[in-house]
Amino acid sequence: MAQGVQGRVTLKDVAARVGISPAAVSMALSGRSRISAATVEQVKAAAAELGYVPSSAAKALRNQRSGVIAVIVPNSTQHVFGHSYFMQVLTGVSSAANERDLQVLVSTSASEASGLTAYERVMRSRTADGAIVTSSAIGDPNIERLTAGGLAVVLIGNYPELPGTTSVGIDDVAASRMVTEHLIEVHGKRSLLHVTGPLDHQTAVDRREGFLDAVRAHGLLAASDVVEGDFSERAGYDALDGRRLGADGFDGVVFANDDMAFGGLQLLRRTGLSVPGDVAVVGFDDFGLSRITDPGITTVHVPAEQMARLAAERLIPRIEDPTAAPTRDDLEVSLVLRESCGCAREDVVLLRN
Amino acid sequence: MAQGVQGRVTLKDVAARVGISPAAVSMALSGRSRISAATVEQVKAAAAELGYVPSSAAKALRNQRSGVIAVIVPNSTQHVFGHSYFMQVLTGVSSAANERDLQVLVSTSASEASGLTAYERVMRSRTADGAIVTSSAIGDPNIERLTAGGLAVVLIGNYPELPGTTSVGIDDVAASRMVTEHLIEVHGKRSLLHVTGPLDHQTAVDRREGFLDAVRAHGLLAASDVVEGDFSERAGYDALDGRRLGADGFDGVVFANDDMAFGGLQLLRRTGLSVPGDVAVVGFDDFGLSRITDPGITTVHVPAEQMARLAAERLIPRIEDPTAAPTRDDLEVSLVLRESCGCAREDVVLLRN
DNA sequence: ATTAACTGCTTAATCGTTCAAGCGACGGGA
DNA sequence: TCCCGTCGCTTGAACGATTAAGCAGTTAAT
Repeated sequence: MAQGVQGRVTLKDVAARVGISPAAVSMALSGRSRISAATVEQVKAAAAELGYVPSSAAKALRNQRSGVIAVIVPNSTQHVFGHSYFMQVLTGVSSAANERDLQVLVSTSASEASGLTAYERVMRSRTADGAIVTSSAIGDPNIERLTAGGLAVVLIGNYPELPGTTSVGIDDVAASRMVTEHLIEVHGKRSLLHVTGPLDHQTAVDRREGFLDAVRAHGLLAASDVVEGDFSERAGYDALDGRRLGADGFDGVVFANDDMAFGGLQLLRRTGLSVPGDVAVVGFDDFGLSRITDPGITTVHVPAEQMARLAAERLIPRIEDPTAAPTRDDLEVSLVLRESCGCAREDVVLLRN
Repeated sequence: MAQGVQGRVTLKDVAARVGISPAAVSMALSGRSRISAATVEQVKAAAAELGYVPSSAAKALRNQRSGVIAVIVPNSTQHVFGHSYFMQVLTGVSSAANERDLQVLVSTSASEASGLTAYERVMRSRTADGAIVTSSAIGDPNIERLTAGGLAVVLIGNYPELPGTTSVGIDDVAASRMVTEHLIEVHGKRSLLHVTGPLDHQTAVDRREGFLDAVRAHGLLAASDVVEGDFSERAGYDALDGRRLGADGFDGVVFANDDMAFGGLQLLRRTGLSVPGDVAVVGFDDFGLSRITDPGITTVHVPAEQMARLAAERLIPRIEDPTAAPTRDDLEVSLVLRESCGCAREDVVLLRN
C-alpha cells in the first residue's frame, strides 16, 4: 500500500489500474449502483494496493457536505470557563463525531474581521456542516444570525431568550437551589452569601435565582446577600475580602462555580477562618478542581461531556434538516459531597486514573 | 447583508449582480490580476451586499490546499496526559493558526478501522494540509508513515529515533536533572526515589535519565531507586504504597509528572507523613494541578502553549515544502518552587484570573 | 500609418468526486 | 423472429473556485 511522496491517488488512478472508468470505481466503492461482484473485488483490491483515499474537498464540493462539525467558543468566554470544561466538551463532541465519521473543527472566534465573525465564516463557507456553540453571553447577536441563516446549530446552556434554538443544558435554578438547601437543611446554616457569575450569562442568572429561591423558602432572605463575580478565582477571593464571616457574619457561602470557591477558600485560609468550621463553602461544576483542593469543595456535578455528546447527537439530524422543530434537553446533575460544606471526608477515592 | 435560508451565494451570483464574469469577480476579490479599480469597488460592494463567502470545498479542490491543520492525539495517550496539557496545545496551535486564517481540526484517532488510522485518513484525504502530533509512543509506526508519505508533520516532544522529523520540545533530561539536584543541593536530601512515566514514551525515559544523572553526580545512586509508573494519579499513589519513607527510607521523591506527585501526596497524607518535613516531593509539568494541591507541588514548568504555537509556526512553511530540512527546537523550562520540596510558601499568588 | 504594448475583461480548462442518463450485449417471453 | 428488460458499464455534467490563454479596444512608440 501507500503511494510515494508526490501524486495523490485519485479515482482515475484506480480506474486505470482496473481498466474501467472512474465513475465505475466510484460506484463500486460506494456500493450504490449495479456493479458486478467481480469488478467490486478488483476495485477494492486496487484501491487498497494504491492506497486510495477519496479527496475530502472533491467530496465536499460534490455532496455539498463537508463532514465536519465545528465547536465554537466565543472569545468572551475563553477564560471565563476553565480549560477542563472545554476539554470535556471537546471529548464529548469528538466521541459522537467519530462514531459517524465526522471531523471536529475548533473555532475560537478570535477577531471580528471584515464584519463577519470567524465562526460565521466557518459556517457560510461550508467548512463545517453544523456547529455546537458553548456558553455565549445573553443576547449574543451572532447566534441568532447563524440560526436565522438556516444553519444547523446546537447550543450548550440555557437560552430562554432564543426559543427557536435547539439546546442542551441543565436546570441551573434547581441545582443551585439544591446545593443551597444542603447548607441550610443539613448543616443548619442561617446566613448565606452568594457569589454570582457574570450576570450577562444566563447560567449566572439562573444560579442566583436558585440561591434566592432557597433562602426565601427558608425565611433567610434578610440574613443573606448576593455579590456579583465573574467566575474567576480572583473574583471569589475578592468577594469575601473585607466581609464579616464566621460567627458574627456569613456562616456559609454559595459560589456560582468552583474556581471562585477556590479563590474564596484561599481568602478564608489567609484570614485564619476554618472551612467548614467557621464558614461552609459550596461550589458548582465539578470540572476537576473541586476534588483537588483542601478541603475538597462540595459542589454540583455538571455532566459537561454528556451534554456535549448529546448536543452532537442533536446536531447531526439537524444537518439534514436545519428547519426541524427545535428541541431542548435538560441533563441530570448531582450533588457531590466533599468537606467544604461540613460533610465528613469519605475515604480517599482516586477518581482519575 | 446575509442571504436567506436556502441558496448559498457563489461567485456566479456576485458576477450576475455586477454584470461581469465569475472569473473577473474572482480576480477582483483576490487582487491578483488586472481589474479596473471601479470594477473592484463594485464587486466588493456586491459581495458584501449578498453576503458572499467563498466555498471552502471548491477552494480546497482547486488550490489543492484545505487551509486546515490537524492536531492529533494518539488514543494511547488520551488519558495519560491530562486535559490541561491538551488544552494548552490547542490554544497555542489555534492562536498561530488564527493569525494565518487557518482552521484547526482535532483528531483523536479513535479506532484503527480499515487498516488506516483516523489521522492517516485525515492527511491522505487532504482534509488537513499538515498535522501536529502530540506525545505518541516510541516507535509508533504511524508517525513514520505520515512523514515518509511526504506530508507536513511537526511533532511535539522528543523523538531521537526519528531523526528526519521536525519537532518541538524541551530538554527533559536536563530539566529532570535540575529538579532532582534541587532536592539534593538545596534541601540536602540523600535518598531519592524516582517514579517514572510509561517507559515506552521518550519523555519518561529522558526524565529518568536526568534523575539518574543527578544522583550519580552526587554519589547517591546506591541510596536511590526507580520505579515505573504511568503518569496517572493512582500510579503515584501505588508507587509509594508499602515503601520505607521518611527518616529510615526515602527522604525525597521525584515524580515524572504532577499527577503522580498528587497521588503520592495522598498516600503520604494517609500514612501520616508530612510533606516536606518527612518526605520532600517534586513533580513535573505545571499544567495547573501542582498549584492547587496542598502543599503546592514544586515542579518543572513545561511551556506547552508556547511549544504548540512554535510547532504550528514550524508546520506552516513545511506545508509549502514538506521536504524542507527538518528542524528541532528546545524550549526553556523553569523550576517552579512551591512547598512540597521544603521551600517557603510565597505569599498566595493568584495565577488564574 | 503601422506595429507594439497594455488594459480589462471573457473563455475554457481544471481540481476529484458523484450520479443521472445512455448504451451495447445478452436473456427471456411472445 | 422481434421486442423488451436487465445488467454492467461509459459518458458527461455538475459542484464552485482559480488561472492560463485569448481577445477586443485603447494608447504609445516608431
